[in-house]
Amino acid sequence: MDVDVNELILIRKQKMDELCKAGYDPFGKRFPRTHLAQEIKDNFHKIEGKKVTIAGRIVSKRGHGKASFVNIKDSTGVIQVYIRLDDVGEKSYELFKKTDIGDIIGVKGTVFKTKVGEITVQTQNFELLTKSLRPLPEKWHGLKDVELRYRKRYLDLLVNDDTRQIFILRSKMVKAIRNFLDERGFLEVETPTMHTIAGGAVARPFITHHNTLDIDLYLRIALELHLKRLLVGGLEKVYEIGRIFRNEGISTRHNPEFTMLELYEAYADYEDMMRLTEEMISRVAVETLGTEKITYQGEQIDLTPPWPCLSMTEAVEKYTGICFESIENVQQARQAVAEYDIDFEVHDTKGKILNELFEREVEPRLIKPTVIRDYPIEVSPLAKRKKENPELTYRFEAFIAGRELANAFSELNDPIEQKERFAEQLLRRKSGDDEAHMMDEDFIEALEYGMPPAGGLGIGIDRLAMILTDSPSIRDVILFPTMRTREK
RNA sequence: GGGUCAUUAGCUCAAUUGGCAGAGCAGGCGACUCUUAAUCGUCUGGUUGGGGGUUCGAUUCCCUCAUGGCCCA
Repeated sequence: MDVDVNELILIRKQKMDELCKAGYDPFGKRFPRTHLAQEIKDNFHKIEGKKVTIAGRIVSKRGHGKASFVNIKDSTGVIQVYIRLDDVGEKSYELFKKTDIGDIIGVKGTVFKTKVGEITVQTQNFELLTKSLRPLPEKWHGLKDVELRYRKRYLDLLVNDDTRQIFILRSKMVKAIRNFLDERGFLEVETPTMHTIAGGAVARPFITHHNTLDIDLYLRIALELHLKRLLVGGLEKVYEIGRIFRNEGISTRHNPEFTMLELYEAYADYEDMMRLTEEMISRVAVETLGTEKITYQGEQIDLTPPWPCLSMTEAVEKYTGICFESIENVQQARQAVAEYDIDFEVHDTKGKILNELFEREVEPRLIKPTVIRDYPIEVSPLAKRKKENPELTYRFEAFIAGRELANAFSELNDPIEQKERFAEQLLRRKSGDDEAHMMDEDFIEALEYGMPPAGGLGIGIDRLAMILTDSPSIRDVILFPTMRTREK
């Protein structure tokens, strides 16, 4: 490893060895604090002249011979520490001079304000709590290299405050969602991440193997089918916020593992889910950002409900002029979309073509929060068929900033029809559509016991985090995004 | 998977037409008891992502591989 011969690391290791020889522990112990950096700043008038105990990482040093200033950083921010030889004695001051930027120290001292007005802790005594053996990224420019920021997120968090803010906000956002659902009587549950059948969505799964059982298992691609089994079991309002795995490409919008919220409410339908979605998103925005009016990548977006709602055919007609309601079969559909460069496959149907055209021509233009309802049945194998039009389902998706954020439907609870739908999907699979749904007999059996009519909703947590933090890439809201391994 | 741009010191970045690889920060040593991107002096730090080619000479031109960003599928 080339880093081991790095001069800067060698010097720090030497310093560590000297500390050990002098009887200090370079990787210290418990250090109870009385204050955090921000508390001292916020309450200065109350604690001026009083003693405090703080700890944090040295982020900058300004030595003046027999006195020094350092800035130390804890979870709340940075505070200045002043240390003088006269105050701490020669031995302690020598130890202090051996500290480096990056070391973690604990300080006991008195709060005061310097001549120029900086709130500062004047040290009575201090302890080295952890020796840092590697140099930190530069204090002024921070860590900019995108690859390093993703691979060594700890450095990114340490040095770039906006990164820290993004993940704090993400955590608040998830908490706000939980509060919102808990208040409404939803029960949070956990279901398996390893499935014997990868269902509930169209996606390629990851496959793994259980040695003792000697069976292949799939990492889940959705939460749906287990949560619906819980509806059968009488848990009438359930949700899960959990990790999903899809064996697909990586892009600014896709990470192989990501987080989904799915919730199910017995005796509700997709229109209830619309209201719930709007309310939840706007409420979460208010709780995390303090406003429903946000900016995403330069676009002003107002999340205040209600959101405009169009059926998919209306939306397609609005943006392309093509009226799918007057189209009767696949041939006509193909003709109608001829001018758009859509790749047809043998198994494509009218509904699939409608959906393709929508995704291509309409979706990117849905910047303001918009609800699109009544999805074709072919692309909605788990949604209830519309009474008024058997080609469509009681399903909607919500779009913000040109991207799908939520997906919901009145759940199909007829076991006989569900089995037929799976069978159709299997046919599609055989004719080459590897995105078609698998047959899940166990799920059908559960439905046969009776699942109450219900509304279900799924929301991509990462996408929501992107929108609320104005992040252009999903990797900006995932602490450790999937990266190729690197030799060296 | 395709296109495209990038990769230079621990970090952030320079380097003319192909002509001795530089700066700031960080670091070492020295000075300095209210500084805050502290200051002053001095010094160190490089397989220019890896490999190959063209050339008297390559950070620079060509090929290839690796990793990453962005766009597309």
